Amino acid sequence: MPRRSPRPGKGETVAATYGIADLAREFDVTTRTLRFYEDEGLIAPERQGQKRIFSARDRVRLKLILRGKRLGFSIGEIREIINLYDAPPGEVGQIRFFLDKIRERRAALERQRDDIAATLDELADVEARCTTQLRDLGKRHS
DNA sequence: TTTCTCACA
DNA sequence: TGTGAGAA
Repeated sequence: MPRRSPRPGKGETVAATYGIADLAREFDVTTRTLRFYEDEGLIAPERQGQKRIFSARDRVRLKLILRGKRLGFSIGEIREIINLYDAPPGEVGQIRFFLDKIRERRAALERQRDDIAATLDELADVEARCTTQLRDLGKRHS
């Protein structure tokens, strides 16, 4: 649960903030991971003295980061993508950029799939040769 | 509890 | 792409 600013005045905006442990709990990551993401420039929580104060906005970014991770994007790619959300919203260029990223990822996965298929074929070949060899050796001794 | 740094997989 | 330890 978010902590709220202490004693907000009448009509004052109550900005929800979160401690590092709050977010770690909520998203089931370690506090260590959150500091790591900050080092990588994925999030930029404010500081109150030494402590990190995460805003609702940081929370949203974290959500995006974790989604990107599930999609198989690298830290660098995630950084590029979520930084788009800072700029003016709904830019056509941003959507195109995101589409590019998706297509790149799909292409990479397809390449991997083809590599795996090729490797499986080669393994089958080797296996067949070995089996034959073994059988021939057996004949010779009988 | 949280911070940082260094080492490690 | 993270984790663990140690010290402040």
